[in-house]
Amino acid sequence: MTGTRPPAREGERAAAPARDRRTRPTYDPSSLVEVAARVFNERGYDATSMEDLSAAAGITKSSFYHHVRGKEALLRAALERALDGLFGILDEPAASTGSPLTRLRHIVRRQVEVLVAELPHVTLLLRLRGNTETERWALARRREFDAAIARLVRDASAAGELRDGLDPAVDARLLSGLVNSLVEWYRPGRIPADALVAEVDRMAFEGLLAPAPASRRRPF
Amino acid sequence: MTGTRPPAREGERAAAPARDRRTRPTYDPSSLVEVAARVFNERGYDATSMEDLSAAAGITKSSFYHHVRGKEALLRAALERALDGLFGILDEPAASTGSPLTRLRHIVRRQVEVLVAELPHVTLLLRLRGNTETERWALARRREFDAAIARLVRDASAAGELRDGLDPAVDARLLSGLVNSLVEWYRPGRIPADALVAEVDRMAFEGLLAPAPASRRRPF
DNA sequence: CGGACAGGCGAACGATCGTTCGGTCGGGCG
DNA sequence: CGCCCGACCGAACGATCGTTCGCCTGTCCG
Repeated sequence: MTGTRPPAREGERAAAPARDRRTRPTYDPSSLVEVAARVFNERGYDATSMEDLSAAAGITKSSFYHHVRGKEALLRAALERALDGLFGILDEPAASTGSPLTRLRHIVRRQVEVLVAELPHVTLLLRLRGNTETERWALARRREFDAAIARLVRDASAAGELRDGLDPAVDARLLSGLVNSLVEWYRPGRIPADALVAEVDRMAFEGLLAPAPASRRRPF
Repeated sequence: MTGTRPPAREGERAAAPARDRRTRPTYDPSSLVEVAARVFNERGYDATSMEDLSAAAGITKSSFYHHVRGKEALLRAALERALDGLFGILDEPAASTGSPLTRLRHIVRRQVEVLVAELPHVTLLLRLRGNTETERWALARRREFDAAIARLVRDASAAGELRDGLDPAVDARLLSGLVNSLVEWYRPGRIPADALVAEVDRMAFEGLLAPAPASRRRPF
């Protein structure tokens, strides 16, 4: 990284737990994973140095290694959290009961909720390039999840529950792409999660268009 | 990059123009930008070394510098190509004539076509993190483009051409996200571009659902 | 009171990064 | 023919990377 760093938002270092002499900060591993995931997303994994991470945690680089195995271990922990959240959806009863469309719609809505709840970790998962063994492992698991959704789209299409499409496989990709694109702009607090779920569901299954293109909604 | 490199697809180096002593390879700048964009997308910009790039071009690292100013200059050239393609859409006559919905729909369809035509360059644009001045410049231009689309969605919504939605701004984000997600999976040759355009348009504006939720499409 | 120990630090390690430099080679032109 | 110049290369530069090491300090427990 020869490039100039971004403005380095104010108080980034102070974001760590209050460094009071009295109370041991006692960095628990999961909170460091959270910090790491946030910085990874800001700069990108490869462009993030251990110096960046330790500074965000409020300690020096060498101190940071007392709590953490290494850079890749942090990445793996964050990715596991994201994948556990996503695969947890498939284990819910509503994911395997009812018509394919009912199940698909439930999974999509829950996927949005998990994305919002685990935003930094899922964001990390969706930006992997597969440069290390850890990344390739996570990408493989993610492909499994996408395949489950693609299977459901195919079944719903075969059951006539979806609009006649050119290719259910393409529809599945578009559906996953639509949901996953949330991580590029959604930030917690701006929009309630349930409103976001409703909006995504509506766009995916009903589209943006007003119902009656020629005549008005309530004719006469 | 401590991580092990991905399998390094066969014949990556041989992808360069035939290194015949007789005919000077005469690397023109634009073809090197193309090669660089491809490798940047495979490994990620920060994880890509100049060694990677020069090897993909079929020459050594030091030779590579005879044709190229540096790593960031390659990035900028690729991003300019992507941005020129996208902003070119807004200059087309059909982008500013007709109802907001008509214009929006034309732009979306053209955006898919540009994405397909300039896939590596647009992919690069959509993955920027803003670590260097060049990246921040490109991100700012990209935000301009997205804002133009958001404006059109708002106008179409105000004109009653879109389904009553909760928030046109959210719809605009979802629409852009749906279109941009193409770069994550689409590869040329698998699906004709016009079929892809039709599928994206249909999903965005009409949704996945079969027209009549309760009764069948052709009753009786 | 003292020893153990976890938390934190500065300095340094080998590796790799982007970039530069000096030099070789060979075909085209005067 | 002889010169020139663009293409190309090996070697090395300083910087930064992830990681390790030795040491200091304060706290808690016996």
